[in-house]
Amino acid sequence: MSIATVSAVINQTRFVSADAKRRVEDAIASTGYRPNRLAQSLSTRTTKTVGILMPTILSPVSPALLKSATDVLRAHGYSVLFANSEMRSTWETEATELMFDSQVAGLLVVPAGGESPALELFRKAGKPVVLMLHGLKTAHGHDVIRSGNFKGSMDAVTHLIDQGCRRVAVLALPSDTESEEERLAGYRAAIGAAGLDLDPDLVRVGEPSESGTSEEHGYEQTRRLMALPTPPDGIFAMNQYMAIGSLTALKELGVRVPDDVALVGYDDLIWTRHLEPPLSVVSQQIEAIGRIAATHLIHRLTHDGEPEPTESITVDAQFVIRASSDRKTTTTTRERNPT
Amino acid sequence: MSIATVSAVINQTRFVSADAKRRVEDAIASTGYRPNRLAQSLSTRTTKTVGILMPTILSPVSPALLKSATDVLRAHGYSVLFANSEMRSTWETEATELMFDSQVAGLLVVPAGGESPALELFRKAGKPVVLMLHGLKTAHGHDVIRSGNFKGSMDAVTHLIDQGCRRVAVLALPSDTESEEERLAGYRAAIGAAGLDLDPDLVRVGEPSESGTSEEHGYEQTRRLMALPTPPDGIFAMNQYMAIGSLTALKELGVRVPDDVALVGYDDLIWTRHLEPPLSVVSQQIEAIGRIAATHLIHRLTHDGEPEPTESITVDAQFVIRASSDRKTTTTTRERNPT
DNA sequence: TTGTACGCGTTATCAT
DNA sequence: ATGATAACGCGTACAA
Repeated sequence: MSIATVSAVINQTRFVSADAKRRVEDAIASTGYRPNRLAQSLSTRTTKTVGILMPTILSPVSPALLKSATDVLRAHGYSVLFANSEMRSTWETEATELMFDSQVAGLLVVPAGGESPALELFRKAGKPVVLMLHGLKTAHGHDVIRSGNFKGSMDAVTHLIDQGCRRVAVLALPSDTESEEERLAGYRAAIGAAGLDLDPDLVRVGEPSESGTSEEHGYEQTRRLMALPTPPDGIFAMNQYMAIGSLTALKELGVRVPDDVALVGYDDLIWTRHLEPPLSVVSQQIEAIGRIAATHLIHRLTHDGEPEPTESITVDAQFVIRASSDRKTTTTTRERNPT
Repeated sequence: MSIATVSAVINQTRFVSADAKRRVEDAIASTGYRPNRLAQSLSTRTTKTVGILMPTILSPVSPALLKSATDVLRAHGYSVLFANSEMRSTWETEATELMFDSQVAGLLVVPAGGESPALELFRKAGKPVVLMLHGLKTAHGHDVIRSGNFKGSMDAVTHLIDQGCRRVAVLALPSDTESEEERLAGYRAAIGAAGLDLDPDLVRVGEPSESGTSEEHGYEQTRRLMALPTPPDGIFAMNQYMAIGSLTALKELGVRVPDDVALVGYDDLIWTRHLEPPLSVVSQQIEAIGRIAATHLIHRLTHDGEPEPTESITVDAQFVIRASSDRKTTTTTRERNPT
């Protein structure tokens, strides 16, 4: 039983006599032999490993994204090299390079916002990269599975207007990602479509200088909004922490929600139903995005030679109405478990 | 400039003339050459990669654990191969084997509960494995960074008793991990230490047969508890979802919290402060556990030859008092941001 | 100071 | 049907 025979019986790459096969299998069993994946990869010049890179795992959507993507990848026999860049471009670059040098077959990335020069390595090497949640302003040429930010945001604000709101404020965070801009654009579009005035005072984008958490930002800005000569009658918070801060402020001020001010947040986290009142939200379909991204990457991986054009898929967000913005029905009868 | 020279200038493994050095660097720059980590590892017989294995990333503590561990690892130049087993022992075994075959230097694992035979591979190979959150009932011989379940649980129940509770119920989930048992033991110890009766009716461990979410289980069991001839005046929920379900049930029943029934949950998630009333919790120090586990693994990795005995470190949980169990002070003045 | 050549554990191409 | 043997891309001992 030579090396070649052993390789043959393991990979069933050619016919092996029943006798030899048995002897090899016995040897494997008694030795506890296990093939070295590194050597396999070096020899075959391919790995069954893909990299997943995120700007932060401590965001409410990251775990779901990671889970759905890894589940698909595992089902197809891929391992995943994981890294979180903590929003630092330096670390993002290092991680990208490290993954490239580790010969990952492809990459799944949630762009942090700025540039991502290291992705060029993959482009030049012809290795597929799939962007998740939003694309990059600069570097194109990669597939991207987006979240429907514009439409989701527009739906939310339109809903507020339908509820009778005439002065809808928006709480945003400074960010250089496409997502924030798209959400703001959706807000403006809804205001415009309804023929309402776009009051700059009602657009509260956090200054990068004012440090503090999203929650504090939502809290602080809401207090300022309510101190306006003509305060808003609707608030759209572009992430859930700002929504919480906003809600806290509104309660402290004795403002009734949704009657005086209707409130809508972003991302349907488990606990949004348990706030008082339960929060209406734009619900991003995170699991779908992760699943589609991974599936897409695998498709690119398995159909290598064929140079299909890069695709941009948008997964629509769903608007979930709860008590915080619903002025028509009573507070008690509402859906308990949206899906 | 031979292969050896190139290797020398890259790894600074021996002296290279300024001239040769420049020529090599120029070549690298113009070629865009990047060392193949697989080949490096194959040659050196060592990798700077460790595996992280979890039963599920969609638990409230997993992201923090993953983040703190990866941060430490990255800081020390390690890559991480990630896998989540979804609680399935088959997948857990496969993932463990895959990581072993990928020549990871060591492993960070949150045991799923049952056996973990694949860890034997690491033992035999002399590769370090550090268990997180809890150990395995069977296979010993690995370091484990535990969470102080017994003490955390005992503190919580003792607190409830201090608040005047005489019939403290406990909501638990069936699980074959050490953690659940330790928490139950802590509950019993507190009851015993206070000289109170241990009423079996007050211990509600979910049957594996009754499927449904933790939240539903907490809801359902709380309704049954309150229907008892002499209902409890305190409830300790061993995870946060059960606590939410319990709270929902209590509110529906018109039970005052904490006056009629004091409630304590587990794990200090971001939103526990925003429930009404804010929830008292046993706060596991997840970040510390992840950080310590990673640091410990790296220590084992770098001090290879020295066969130190396996260690078992326990990180105490902190008890955070909020309105849901605090009968002494008013509801308004309480800490807003524990750390 | 630098180049040659062998080995790491596989796969794959030849022969046999 | 199976056994040598050359890659794969690197580190490194040894020679020059």
